[in-house]
Amino acid sequence: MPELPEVEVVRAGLAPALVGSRVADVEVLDARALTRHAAFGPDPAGDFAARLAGQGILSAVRRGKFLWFPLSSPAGECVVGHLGMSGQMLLRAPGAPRERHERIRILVEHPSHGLVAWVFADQRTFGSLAIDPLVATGDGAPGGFGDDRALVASQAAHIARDPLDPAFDDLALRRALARTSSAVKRVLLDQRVVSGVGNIYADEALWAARVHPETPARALSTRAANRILAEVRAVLTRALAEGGTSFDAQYVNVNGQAGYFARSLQAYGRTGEPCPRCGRPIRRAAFANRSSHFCPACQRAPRVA
DNA sequence: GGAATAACCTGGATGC
DNA sequence: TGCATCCAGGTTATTC
Repeated sequence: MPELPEVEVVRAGLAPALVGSRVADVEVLDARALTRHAAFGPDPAGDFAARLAGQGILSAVRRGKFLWFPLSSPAGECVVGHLGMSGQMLLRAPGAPRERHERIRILVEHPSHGLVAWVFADQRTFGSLAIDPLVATGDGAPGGFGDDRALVASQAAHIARDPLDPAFDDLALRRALARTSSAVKRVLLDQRVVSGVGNIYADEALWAARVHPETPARALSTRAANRILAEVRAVLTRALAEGGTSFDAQYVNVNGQAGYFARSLQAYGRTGEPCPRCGRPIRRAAFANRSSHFCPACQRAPRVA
């Protein structure tokens, strides 16, 4: 499932082909891939294509799991996208066969690479694209990774910066942890507090920090909170270096290739296998409509009050 | 207002 | 073999 490392791999892969290019054609094959654009009237597909036609693409930017591509229009708009659970952004040759779950195909012309097909494919249709206005960031820092301007897609403006962003506010995270009795994992998954972290890397960071996912956030010491943040950064950095985590065909880079970090996971998806640290079996537990994976020995459950 | 939960969705795995 | 059910989980709307 695409989290920060996977989305960054996609952004970095798209940038050379898209930045500096101009949109030559837009095909919307499934309007469900435009749910984020649905506010633009009764024909979101037609509106999306019309607004995008002829636009230049200025940069490829990411904050957390959101991607956006500022356009040359004087209106200050961008194409904003979220991959959801199974979205893919692929680069293909013009006229290449349709991908199995292809939803949108945007043909761009790049001054060096010529015509390139930018394909949005998505099995579960939780992902979406939209034309979106750019708005000023609240702190004056660059809106995301890939663009120095203090602008952010409006649909991504409500989420916090991600932990790899130089402008990430460590103190704000510690304060957020200190003011809620919610489980620490729930806070890590709250994109308004810290963006880019999903179920996989939350489990991995908490395992590395030896903190049980159900620990009430406000019960954490400052030292433990700092350790969790350090481990979040470490696991995201390692995963990024290995091209992200691929369990199946749901996550691939822009060329359709899988990442390697699944081999480096210590807890996530390893139910029943020995903990790499102590040898006790990794346990899986239901958590907020999904699962947590942890070592019951290394990560002690919080005491019930 | 904060916190928890349901809904959205497809396809692979599993059980009968 | 075929059908039903479960599961994966990011975001957002709804409910408490």
